[in-house]
Amino acid sequence: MRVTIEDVAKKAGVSKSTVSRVMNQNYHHITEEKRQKVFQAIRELDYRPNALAKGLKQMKTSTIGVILSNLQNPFWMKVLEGIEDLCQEEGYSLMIVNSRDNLAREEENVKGFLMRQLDGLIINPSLGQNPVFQSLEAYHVPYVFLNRKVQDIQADTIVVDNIKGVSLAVDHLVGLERRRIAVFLYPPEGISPRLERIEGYLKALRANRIEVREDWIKIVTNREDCRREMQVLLEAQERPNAILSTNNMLTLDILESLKESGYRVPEQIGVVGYDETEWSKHLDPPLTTIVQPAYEMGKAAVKRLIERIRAKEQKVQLAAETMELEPSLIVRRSCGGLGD
Amino acid sequence: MRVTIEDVAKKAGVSKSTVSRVMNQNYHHITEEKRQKVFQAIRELDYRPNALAKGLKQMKTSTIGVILSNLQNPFWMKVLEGIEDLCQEEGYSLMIVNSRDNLAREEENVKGFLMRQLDGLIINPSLGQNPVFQSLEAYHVPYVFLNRKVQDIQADTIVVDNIKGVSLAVDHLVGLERRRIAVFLYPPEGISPRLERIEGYLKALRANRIEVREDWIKIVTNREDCRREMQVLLEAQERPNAILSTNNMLTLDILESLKESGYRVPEQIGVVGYDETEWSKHLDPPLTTIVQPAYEMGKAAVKRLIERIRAKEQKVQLAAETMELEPSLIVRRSCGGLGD
DNA sequence: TCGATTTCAGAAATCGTTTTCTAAATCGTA
DNA sequence: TACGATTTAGAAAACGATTTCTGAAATCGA
Repeated sequence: MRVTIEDVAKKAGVSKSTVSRVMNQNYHHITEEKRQKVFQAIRELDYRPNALAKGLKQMKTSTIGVILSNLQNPFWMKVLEGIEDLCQEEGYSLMIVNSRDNLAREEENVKGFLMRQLDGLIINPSLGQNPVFQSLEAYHVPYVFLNRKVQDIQADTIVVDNIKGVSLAVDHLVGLERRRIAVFLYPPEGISPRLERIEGYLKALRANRIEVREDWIKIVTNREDCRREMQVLLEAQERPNAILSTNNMLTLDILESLKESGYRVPEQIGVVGYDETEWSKHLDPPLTTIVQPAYEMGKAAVKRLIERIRAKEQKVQLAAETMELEPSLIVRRSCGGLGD
Repeated sequence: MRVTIEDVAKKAGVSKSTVSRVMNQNYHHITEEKRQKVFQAIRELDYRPNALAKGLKQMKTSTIGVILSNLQNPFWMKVLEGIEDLCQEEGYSLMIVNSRDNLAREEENVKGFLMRQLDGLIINPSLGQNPVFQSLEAYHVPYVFLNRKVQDIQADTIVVDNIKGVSLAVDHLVGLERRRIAVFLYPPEGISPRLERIEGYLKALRANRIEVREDWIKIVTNREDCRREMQVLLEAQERPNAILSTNNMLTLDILESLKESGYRVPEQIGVVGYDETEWSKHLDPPLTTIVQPAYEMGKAAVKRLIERIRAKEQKVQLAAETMELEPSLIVRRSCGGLGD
């Protein structure tokens, strides 16, 4: 039934040690004859070493854990692809879990990974902090934060320049003579990209000498909310001529709300989205959007994590680093102005 | 640094056995006094048992492996959510991997899971067969196939009734006097849902006494292909007045191709999609679509897998079963006819 | 009070690997 | 021929938990 190294050893007429050495290409002092016998036995029995036993002995599982805060969002699927590709290349397996922006679940996930002796963790934190992250330090397990910064913890963090992202969008709108820009966002709640995007909005307005209107900063939590706020916005005497969305899911709600109110995009109001998705170009009208290098983020996280794993193996200290990637803008028709 | 059961035992002044018994709430014959001491030590040392050691000894990892063929597709994210929810409830952890419709990767994934001694596997097979699936039987590891049927292997399989799905769509179109229905699909390549959807199309046409036109069955592999085939279709003398898509990604390409050709949906041509997504309702026009119970599929797979794991533990035989879930139709505006 | 039973808890074996230790066999050289 | 050095490969000790075995102490019944 379950084949162990002992079965192979018996079949090949050698000791367990010899089989192990052959398995791990530790051919140091092993005669060709025995080696062949072992190979033969392995093949005949379809032997696969038990990863638990191996990991237990070697104190190394060759597995990286990934905690994502929202698997539903296609943005993360692209990040994941980057993570997968580099891990595969480097011989690491992946264990992926979904915290769904829930602190308790996130804590469970971290603890589960610690117990499993994973070699390293990539975490997209659900909030700006979580007490369980302290354990990571205590356990000396290498880890990298992704996309969101965590307060009070000195750790490697891969992020995208959100200030820059938003300012690309604002500058684009201003260039099209759309200076009356409202912004929609989810409640910041200490989540760094949200905070930075609103900060970027304020900065970019200032840079363009546009006066900030508090009532054009709309914090919404769900579709209903979005719809309501949109009505308030559109029924005022002074209306914006552009809306900046700060999240790809939110963008869909914004477009729907506008459609319901009978507003035409981009003729009456322009819209800029955040994140490029499969469907961005299929929306009506095709969406101008700020794109974050998702795939590269995934790769960068793995790259840094592996550096850290190596450093730990070789007992060298590594200073915590924040790596900032560059966003860009894809111009389509949702802000008008372009001939396209 | 790394805290083991021995450290806890020492600190509490008891034996490893006692600590283990307390950890596993095996209070059978343990005095309150020692129990408290152990608890105290565990708390002070922030002890977490090593899952590898535990798994090795117990021959059980409390982990289920999931092999998905395409993580990019949002359909699978919903399936995954169902899987996650039930696993969480039942105390299983998840290990998720992405085979990307690649046989070699799929084989690697299966082998990796076997080595890790996972308690059970949920597999969305990339093709109709893969030799590595034989190993599953040999290793006596419980597993369930999801969404796609596998030939030559008697195994539990969770699917959706594709014949029914397509016929819902065809009947809907016929009800709106759209009897000239073309269908687009990816190359079947022995993948059961694709085969069944085309079969369902033929059946539904027959049931409605519509003659099948071979040149209205379009097999495409990518966006370019789709565009090309669409042109051929629209430049013919006899044109369809409805298009049935058999995949959610394909639907986007179809809509784009139609838009490019200047065709208006639904006035000139109706479109039915497959799978409900975040964006279906935001497309232009909002999409009428066949919806598969994704979340329920995930739950059903876990439910059956756990039955099988239990059966193995209790050494009872279980006959392979195919469970078929029911699709339904969401009617929006992409086929016209509705007042909405 | 004595032997039998029950209650408690530690010692030791086990899971399947890797790795260190040890020893036999072979070889080269004096 | 003898002896140390080098190959070669098995025996045994980890890794960190669980679980079986074992034995001492406490309790019970007569």
